[in-house]
Amino acid sequence: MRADARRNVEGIRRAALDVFRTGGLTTPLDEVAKAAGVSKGTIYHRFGSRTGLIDAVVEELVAERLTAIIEAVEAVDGPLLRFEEYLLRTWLLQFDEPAANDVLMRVLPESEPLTSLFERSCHFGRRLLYEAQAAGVVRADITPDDLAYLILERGVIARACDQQTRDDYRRRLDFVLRGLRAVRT
Amino acid sequence: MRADARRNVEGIRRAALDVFRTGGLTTPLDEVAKAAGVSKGTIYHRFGSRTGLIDAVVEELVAERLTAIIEAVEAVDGPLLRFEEYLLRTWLLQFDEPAANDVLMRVLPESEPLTSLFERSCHFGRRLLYEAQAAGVVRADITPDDLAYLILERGVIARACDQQTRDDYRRRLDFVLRGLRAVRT
DNA sequence: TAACTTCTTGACCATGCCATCAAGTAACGT
DNA sequence: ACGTTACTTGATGGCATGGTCAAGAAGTTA
Repeated sequence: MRADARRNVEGIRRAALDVFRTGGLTTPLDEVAKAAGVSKGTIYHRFGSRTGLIDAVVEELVAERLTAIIEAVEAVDGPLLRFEEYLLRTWLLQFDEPAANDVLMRVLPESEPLTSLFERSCHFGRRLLYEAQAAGVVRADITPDDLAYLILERGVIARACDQQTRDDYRRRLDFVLRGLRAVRT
Repeated sequence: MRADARRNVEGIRRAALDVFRTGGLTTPLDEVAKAAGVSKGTIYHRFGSRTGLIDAVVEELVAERLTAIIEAVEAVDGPLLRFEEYLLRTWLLQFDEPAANDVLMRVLPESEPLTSLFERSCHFGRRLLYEAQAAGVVRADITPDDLAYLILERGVIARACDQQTRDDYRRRLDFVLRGLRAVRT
């Protein structure tokens, strides 16, 4: 690999991290190209396809955030609070970071790195759901599929309703959480 | 107006009702044209613009459904059930009819007929919210804006998550409704 | 420095949509 | 039956995007 090629690959990676971070994984590649100071053709030549580029950066782009959530949530006491903290932090991440949202929404179902990241978060959440249900603190009729949908739904909303303030978005999350709790007997 | 023109206007209206009903108000006009057996140019000539066509059919397309909800809900007993029935029926309508969903999502904020329809449903819901809050049966911190968002959110979801079955969609609505109820003291 | 290979470029094609308009067609009145 | 006028057509331009490739630029090596 020639020196300029190596330089460009690195530049494109960095530009992609930057652009995808703020705009999500579906940002036009021309913007990445512009940010990297190369032409769109170079990106295709180096990474094969849009997916190729995403695969090359998504881990670095998102893994940290998901890990941070898992760690923070592990430290919370009590199955209900833990489950709710997981959802809350995930939902806020979806609002704050379009790229992470794209991962959680499975925007590219074919991509292996994306799937892997998604599964990591999903399995963790599923465990928390089971534990909370076993403790009788959340509704027993919530399925793992429902959990996935709760996250997918929020992703769709975060994407589409982007004029709402973070505070309003946050406040409304409480309504949803409240609806998942077990009914008092 | 010549006979063929009159015939075409009627044909286009009917085709639009048909096509918009199943595909929503953002369906490409070519499909309406094809269904009406005319060319796209004719639609523009007769209705001026896409919005013009929508304005000409949206009342007939959607008003009936919204009215049906209002009437059915008026007959329900109790402020909580009434409020929940309104949301439930509205949410299901959003799932079942893309065109009604487009109205409730304010897809064309400029269109007067659309706005009028939207307001009709919205005011009714707001009244139910007030009554339910006055009776202490739903959370007091829900604002009229929140109500609008609850509907907008569902619209976005109905659009984007179209592979889920109606039954699953319906079942998940219960979670949301539950979260809106007043906390028992 | 000159030949050779790698690399980059940006014009290009394709898709899908909205919207327009000159030119052709068909209804209507006499 | 014919001229007039209303009407329709579909080819056309515009825009935004994904993706490709021949030709030219630039680095590498002897």
